[in-house]
Amino acid sequence: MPKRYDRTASAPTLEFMRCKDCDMYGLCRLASNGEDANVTNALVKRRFVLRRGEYLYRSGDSFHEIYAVRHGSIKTYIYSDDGKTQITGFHGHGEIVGLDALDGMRFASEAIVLETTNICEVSFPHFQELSRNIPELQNQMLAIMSHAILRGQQMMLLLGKKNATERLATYLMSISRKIDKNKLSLPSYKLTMSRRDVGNYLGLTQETVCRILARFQEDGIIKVEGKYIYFFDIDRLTELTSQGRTEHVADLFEPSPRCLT
Amino acid sequence: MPKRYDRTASAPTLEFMRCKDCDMYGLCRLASNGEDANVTNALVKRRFVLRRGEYLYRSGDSFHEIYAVRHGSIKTYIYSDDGKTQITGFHGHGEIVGLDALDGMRFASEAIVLETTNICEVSFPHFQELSRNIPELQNQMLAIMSHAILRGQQMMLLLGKKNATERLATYLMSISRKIDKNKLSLPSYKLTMSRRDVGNYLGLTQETVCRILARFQEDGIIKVEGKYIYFFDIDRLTELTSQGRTEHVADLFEPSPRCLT
DNA sequence: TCATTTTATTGATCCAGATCATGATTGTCT
DNA sequence: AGACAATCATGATCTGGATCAATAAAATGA
Repeated sequence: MPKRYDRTASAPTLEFMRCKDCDMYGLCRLASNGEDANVTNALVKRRFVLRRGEYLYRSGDSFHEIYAVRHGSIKTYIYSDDGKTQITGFHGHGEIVGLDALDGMRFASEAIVLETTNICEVSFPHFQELSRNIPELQNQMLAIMSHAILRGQQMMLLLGKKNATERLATYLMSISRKIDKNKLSLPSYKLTMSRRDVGNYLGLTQETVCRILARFQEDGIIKVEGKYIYFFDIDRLTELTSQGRTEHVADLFEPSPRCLT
Repeated sequence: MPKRYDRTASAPTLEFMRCKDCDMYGLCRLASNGEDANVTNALVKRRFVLRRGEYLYRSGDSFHEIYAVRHGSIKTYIYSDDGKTQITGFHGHGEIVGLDALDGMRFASEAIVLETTNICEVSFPHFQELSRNIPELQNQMLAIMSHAILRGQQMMLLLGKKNATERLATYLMSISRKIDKNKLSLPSYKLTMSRRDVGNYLGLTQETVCRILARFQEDGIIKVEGKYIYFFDIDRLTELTSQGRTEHVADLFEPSPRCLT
């Protein structure tokens, strides 16, 4: 049974507090004006906890806050007219969600929590107020939004041009990069989402996801143990993200060399 | 033979000057502070013309300006590691391009002109300067970028969950909506891009695009005459954008009714 | 603990759309 | 105008991944 979250929930006991890894760190630091952004925080006025299955926001909710995942994971998705669902992202430690609501001031997507998750909340009016005195804050925000646009473009490439193997490899590599970034000691990762959700995100079925994960394991690239993935051969995985076989070309008005200037 | 554009090119003879239809109009009006944004323009300091096959920007170019298409059309695209191309958008009258460069201050995509095209140029430093005195300018920009993120999400849905018919229908409907918005008298449209490019954009081959356009014509929904499309039955086209057949569900933790709050 | 539901896995079959192939148009250049 | 190249159209065939099916393994809950 789905529940709205209770914003008065008790304070989280945090295992991870590495604000420096967070995509919002730039904003937090600017807002706190050099003071320690880890403890006193001028930008983030509130943090709260959600449990598996609870919504962070729903489609149509009016927009007041931007969120960052402090610890845990969530998924975001949209609906088509006929009720089909497209997962638009999985978001873990340090990732920002809610940026799609700034146009129209209503959430177009939904965000649901995949495990017990700590959220940092930034009031948008408060952000605007701070921006007046700290112009650089605005630039940071534009950069963050631009980055989200780039992510969308990369997903278009994945969904439009890559085959099933390349899609899975690309997704696993993005996970691997997060592990590196967050300096988790073990090259392993717990998939908090189902195979079906991975498939939905990548434009595949759950069966195809299973089969390809099994094949990667056979080939000694990863080890799959239920929800856990162990990364064995990152180099081979990298190769698989794009095979350089089929050239899905567009009309470029130029058969010949690229740059003349 | 590809050429860089010559920014000293002669001034355009404009057929369309309806700034009010432009996505940048909100910015222009705010910047000009109530004065007629159509003639004197505080935000757009320069306009120029490009011809078919010329680049507006290329991947890796350093970012200084944002652009709006005043008249004409361009396409934007990115490359994968192995040289595959994904067209990320076709942009006509009133549409803004270049927003993906704000993260990293370099263009990640390329923009190439499909026909003789007038471009409005906004210097980003100039925009920043104006924003200091006009905070609302920043909100407008955030809304514009948020809208671009939404577009990306819709494309993920199209590429991840829609079949070929639905993709074409969706694309034709987006064209139809532009015609309405720009109040072009005839329900017709000139496709300035090739079938191959349409296919590339929609994750299909040129053959599939041809066949489905032919089928739409047989069914009396449109008429295809070379580069021109005539819209006959918008209602039927709308139905075809999503058929409501296959439910590509994600795991939602809830088989039952939606909202409890 | 065991019963029930959800999720994962693996095999067999099918089909939408890719690929291959061949002309017909259309556009461009001299 | 005529020649050449690019683009469009349409038929024949092939195939990657979907669909269907049937357990197995986990998670959930009483």
